[in-house]
Amino acid sequence: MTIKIIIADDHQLFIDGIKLILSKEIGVEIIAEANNGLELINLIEAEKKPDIILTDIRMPIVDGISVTKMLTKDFPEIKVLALSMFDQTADVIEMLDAGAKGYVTKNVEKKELVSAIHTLAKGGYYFSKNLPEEIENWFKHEEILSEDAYLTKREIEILQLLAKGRTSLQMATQLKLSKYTVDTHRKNIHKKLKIKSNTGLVKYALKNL
Amino acid sequence: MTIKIIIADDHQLFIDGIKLILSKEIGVEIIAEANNGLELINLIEAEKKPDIILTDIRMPIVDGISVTKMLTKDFPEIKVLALSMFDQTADVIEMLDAGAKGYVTKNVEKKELVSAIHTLAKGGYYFSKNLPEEIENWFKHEEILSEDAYLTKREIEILQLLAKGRTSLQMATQLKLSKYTVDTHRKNIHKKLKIKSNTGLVKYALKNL
DNA sequence: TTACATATACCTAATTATAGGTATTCGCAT
DNA sequence: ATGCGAATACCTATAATTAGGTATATGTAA
Repeated sequence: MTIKIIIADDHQLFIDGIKLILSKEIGVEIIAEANNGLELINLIEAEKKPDIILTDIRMPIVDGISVTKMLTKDFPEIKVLALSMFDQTADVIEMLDAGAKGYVTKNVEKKELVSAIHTLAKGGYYFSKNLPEEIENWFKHEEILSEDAYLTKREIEILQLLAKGRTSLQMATQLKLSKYTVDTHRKNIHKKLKIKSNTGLVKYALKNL
Repeated sequence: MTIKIIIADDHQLFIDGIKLILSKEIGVEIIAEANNGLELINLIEAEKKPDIILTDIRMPIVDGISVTKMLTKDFPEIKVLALSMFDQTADVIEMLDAGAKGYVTKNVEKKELVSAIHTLAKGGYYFSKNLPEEIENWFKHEEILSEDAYLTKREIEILQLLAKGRTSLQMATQLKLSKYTVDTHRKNIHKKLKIKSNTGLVKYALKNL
């Protein structure tokens, strides 16, 4: 079956380039295009349901991140493949958090783009080579989280206070708990995240909470 | 003297709004406008030197952050006032790091906008009320740095290892120093940065090294 | 050359974190 | 109702950090 695609980018030139690249490819079909996030939302709501959305991260009116958040909430069956410039690591991570299933840089070659599209269509993730370290870490972290390591409310609370520099005793006082209890939570966090030191926990908290 | 301003935003509607707001204000003059970062750069290089640039953070082609970095390097006398949506804390911090002298949210009222412009023109900083905590921290930190606190090579080395989770003893072994020496360096870092806890040092290191 | 910053090293004491246990209560779901 | 996760609490022991000192050698700038 043909994979239906919608492209969204505020540079028409780029859309045209992608269309040219994919026009000769069998098995994929571009069913619509949008020049900003709002147009993209309108397209989807107008029953133009694609299998995959290829979208720029930074777009006028509504950006790619906001659109992705909305789509993964309302239409989780549609996969989002983010397009990014080189130096937008922070944005890419936001896109991943928003629910994007992969990203490719804008200077992507035909072979890689087609490969990414097919991977996503099959339910997989795809990321451009030469991942910045931060994105690798994001991915590893997601794996850990999805496996077995998610923290309870109390544990998250403790971790947040920890990252603010509170000692066990201070946390205990603030939360009206025994220091022993706080320490138990800390030990459980250590086990779940496989992080042994306070230092590591602070870094984890800053990245993930 | 009249304060010369250039506005940059990819939403013409917003530019028009600001122009309307400032048109009746004496002492300020909008000398040009741009719809993206590239246009803004071209304007400046075409000798259209403003006192203040009012710019959106997210713009097509070249974003506000990149423009600000360039400007603070080549034209440090031009002050950048960033415009942000509500939920772009990360972007705002990037703008501040890039050299912006203040920011206001896009729903700013006339009185506040004019106040911000005058403050920047006089060489000050201006930040919208209801600052997210992170931005307050950024600001406090900049004050500390600009005052007196800079670290020696050895101290930076120690701080970096600390942020990697090394204990004093491990650092001592690695650097072929006595644990006592490492602890002395740590104490000096504490004093210089006015940070007492390991937790705080890790956060400092992640932000600044 | 005198003064100052840097880097080094040592001592002691108090506080905090790490790590190994065990155990009880509560609420929710099978 | 039984079992299980979550939250609570306690005990012990070791490791690490924090904080207060003092002190020496070295190179550099006033």
